Amino acid sequence: MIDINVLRNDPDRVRENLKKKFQENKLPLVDEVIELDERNRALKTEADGLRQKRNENSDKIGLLFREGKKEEAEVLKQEVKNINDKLVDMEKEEAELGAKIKEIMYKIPNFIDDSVPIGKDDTENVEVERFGEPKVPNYEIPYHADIISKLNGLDKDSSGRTSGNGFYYLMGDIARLHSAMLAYARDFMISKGFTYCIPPFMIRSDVVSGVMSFEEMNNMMYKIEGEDLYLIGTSEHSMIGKFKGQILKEEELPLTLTSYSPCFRKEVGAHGIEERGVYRVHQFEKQEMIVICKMEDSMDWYNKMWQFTVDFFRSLDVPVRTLECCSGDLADLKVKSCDIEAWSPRQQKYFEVGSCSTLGDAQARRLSIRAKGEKDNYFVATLNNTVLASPRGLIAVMENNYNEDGSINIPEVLRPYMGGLEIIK
RNA sequence: GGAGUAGUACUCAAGAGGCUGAAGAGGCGCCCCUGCUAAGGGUGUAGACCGGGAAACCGGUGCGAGGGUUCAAAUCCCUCCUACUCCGCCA
Repeated sequence: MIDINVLRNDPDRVRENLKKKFQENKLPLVDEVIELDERNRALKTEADGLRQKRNENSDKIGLLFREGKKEEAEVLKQEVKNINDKLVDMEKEEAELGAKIKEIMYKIPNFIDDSVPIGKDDTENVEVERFGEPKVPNYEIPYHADIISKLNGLDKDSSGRTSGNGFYYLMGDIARLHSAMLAYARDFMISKGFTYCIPPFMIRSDVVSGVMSFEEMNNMMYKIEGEDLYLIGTSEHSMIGKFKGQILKEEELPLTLTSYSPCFRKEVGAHGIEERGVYRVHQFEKQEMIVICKMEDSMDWYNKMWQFTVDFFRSLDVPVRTLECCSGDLADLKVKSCDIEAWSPRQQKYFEVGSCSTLGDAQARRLSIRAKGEKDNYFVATLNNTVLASPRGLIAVMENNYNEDGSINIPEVLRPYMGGLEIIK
């Protein structure tokens, strides 16, 4: 959500941004919301005048009663009643206008950073940089589910019976490796100065609608029957929701948090659930990082954050690259975003394992997250990034550490979390 | 899950239909004092959001959230949320 003052003073900037994002269909919304806003303000001025009159008269009535001038008071009472009758319709219209304006403001995308490459959709995302040499061994690497199954690490028959498609039982050393990676990811971020946090895994609907769009909510979130609760799709939801409606102390900024949670996603929509394997599933686990800082510091933090994830995967010997999200593929709330992709020696291409975004102050505006400034309170910047999402990260580690005989070398940094085990076979 | 109590500004807290946008205190600013222990005294100031205004300032909303009663609600009524105490149940 952008500042409505920009629409009032510089609507061309909004139009230009819409064009950059290939959302010409939303151009009429600009004039529409400007007009609604003008009407709303005029109406507010008029209604405020009436409310002032009502307040004044009510005060007078009180005084008159104390003086025992009942008849005069009755006259005024009638007058206030008339004002209230008028206000009923006006207040109804005020509420309607306010709701309409809000609805449109939610649809108008955040301003993208000047550095964001212009492009229509994900086919025009831009590779920024590669880290590590993408190696292809001279032997074939099997599909990840086959690797895990051979090592007795996966039981999808059972999960199919208990929970249906899109779930899994991870077993034995593979399950342990998965947990080891998450524990290592946690400690990795703690060593970078982030505060570890285990958040609620369910959140209320008002928090959900604060952190995502209505469509996202329908396509992603599982609702608990008979309760106003949703399973989180990522801990970002509870971590940003944590600060909803809060005024933070300036000296506390930046807030740097790393959170663990299981993540639940319906995955309704374009891709759906993969039949085999554990790449796209209804349930996974994730170590996340979020930063809340001043707007002027947000780009620095953005650049630090994706670098953390790159360093994390490099410490596991996984080659990665950063892929910058082009203007048309960038979600409406985001200022700038890149995916961290891991190398798949099997597919001989990179695949997404994480995503780093700065939302500027858009999310903070939506959720009313402010900091107490010298003069005025101001909206803060919010950023989020994946440290590790697994089993997806597990796939990357397995493929890149796969031996011809079907065994997997455990990266050195994970061995302390595996009881010293060096190889899974 | 049952029963009771409570929720007021950054924090603590008074208020129990009109004179309360809210006393008082902490805090914060300034000044003074200082051989009694991270102390004392004086004085000033603020407070969230929206609209108008160059500004001073003016107006509206706002006392956990949402409704209702009333000319008028922090104050009365209803629903919900949260915290605490007791009971029950249970990792």
